[in-house]
Amino acid sequence: MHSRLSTPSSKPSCPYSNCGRCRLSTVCLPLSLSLDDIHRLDAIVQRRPPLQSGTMLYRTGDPFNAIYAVRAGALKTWTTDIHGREQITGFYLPGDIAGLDGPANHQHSNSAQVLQTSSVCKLPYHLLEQLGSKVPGLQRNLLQLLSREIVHDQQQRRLLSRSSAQTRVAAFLLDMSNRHQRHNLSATEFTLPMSRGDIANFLGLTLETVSRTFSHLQKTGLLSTAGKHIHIIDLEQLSDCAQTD
Amino acid sequence: MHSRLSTPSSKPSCPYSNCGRCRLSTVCLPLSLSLDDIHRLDAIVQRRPPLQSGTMLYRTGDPFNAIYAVRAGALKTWTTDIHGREQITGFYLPGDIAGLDGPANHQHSNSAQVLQTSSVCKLPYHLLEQLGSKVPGLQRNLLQLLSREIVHDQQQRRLLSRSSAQTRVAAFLLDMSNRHQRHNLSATEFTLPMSRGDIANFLGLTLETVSRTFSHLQKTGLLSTAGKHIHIIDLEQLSDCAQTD
DNA sequence: CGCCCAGTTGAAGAATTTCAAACGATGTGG
DNA sequence: CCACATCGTTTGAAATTCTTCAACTGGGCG
Repeated sequence: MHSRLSTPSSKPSCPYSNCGRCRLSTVCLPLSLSLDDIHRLDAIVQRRPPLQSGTMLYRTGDPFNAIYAVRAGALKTWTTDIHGREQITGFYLPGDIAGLDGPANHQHSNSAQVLQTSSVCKLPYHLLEQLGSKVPGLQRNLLQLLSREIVHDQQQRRLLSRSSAQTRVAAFLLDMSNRHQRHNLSATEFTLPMSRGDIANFLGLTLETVSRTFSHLQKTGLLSTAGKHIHIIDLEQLSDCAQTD
Repeated sequence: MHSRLSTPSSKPSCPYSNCGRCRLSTVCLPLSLSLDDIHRLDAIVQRRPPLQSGTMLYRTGDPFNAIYAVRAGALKTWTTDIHGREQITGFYLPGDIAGLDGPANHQHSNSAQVLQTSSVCKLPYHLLEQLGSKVPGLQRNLLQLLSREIVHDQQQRRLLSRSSAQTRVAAFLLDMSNRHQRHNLSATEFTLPMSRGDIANFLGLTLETVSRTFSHLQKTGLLSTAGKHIHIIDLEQLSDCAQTD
């Protein structure tokens, strides 16, 4: 819609800041690299004009070329089964890196779509691999990144496996809260980038159940919602909810 | 209990065959490495006498030192929540590699236990990382390995998220079948290394529901079971089950 | 103004869990 | 050798939770 964010074809190397100056560098790939190494990483990062909601970053089956770091905005990723049903596998907020399913088979098993106007850094994977051989710290960060995704997926699996609708929704909201807090944003007040349907799909529930659960959490005074805007009133009790059952 | 884990100070390099001769080399880390590189990998692999059922490989919170490749037998891994409830995160058969949750935080988030008498190769992670810098193919395989774990976890999540008990059990059995077939073993007749309770926990169901589902699959003639021994009578129909709903 | 979409709410239905009992194989002690 | 306890598993019936189907609401936009 608005193209006010698109930059003219000026200096190509550094139109949207760089890794060294990015305030996400403490949670993203540059983590604990030397300034010198960050510059080398910087050189292979492709920064782009902001993408608008709905833009596809990649689709299931696409050849795998790059992973994507979110600078601002939000993405969702999903897989599609043989009947065409979609299963959302993750939401990616600033500092997160999407596309780590790619190296498995040299192609994406997920599709990735922009949920809100977003800035995304594209990291060509073969260059990352090459650089990783020369910069041990980067190699380590890459492996750590993948491993964290594994651990996160396992936590998610626990959630889907043995907990009630209320527990799932509470845990989901807490996860969102934590990820906002990570960027020095309010832990108790934020706007969800995804629809109720997306949340339901992600949590393995129906849209209606999610809606009812939101309502119930409001009635009991833990929460206050206005559409996608969330205000967590009692963070501690919500935290209890997320662990009960 | 048993301190059989300590290796005798005999020839340390090659007591139980080696990667080059291991028939799992086509699915394990050596995949598509040169003979020379396989030897270098070989040099850091610690092979051990078979471990008996119940042996713990590592526990949640243990410092992360190594990943473990299964040569023979089976492992299970699980996480424990703050209430002490366990959630099984995976079963590892020959050719699988456990412990990839470790790099995330330099400690294991899972515990790993031997389900049947098993042979396991211990791969010290810091040596793997070092070798990875020198052997690009190994680095690539490592990253691919982690990525595959991510994709597999995502498939698992789909299963837990939006499918009936019957679908979950059918998909579980098919997964087991495929993994047996991978090693040129029978796809239709095998012995499960884990209990019904373990299956239930893994699939996010109760023990009773799993048992009932097994019974139902038998009544409808897709399956024949005797305790842990499974005979898949109609693989195709079972495959349909795993995708229906 | 009225349509459309995302979200909410209600009531009936279906599936799984829970509680309970019983089974069969295995192992132990009298 | 048999009685008995134990463990993993199976089966039954009631209770609970979530889904399904359906109607309704309210804001945004042509």
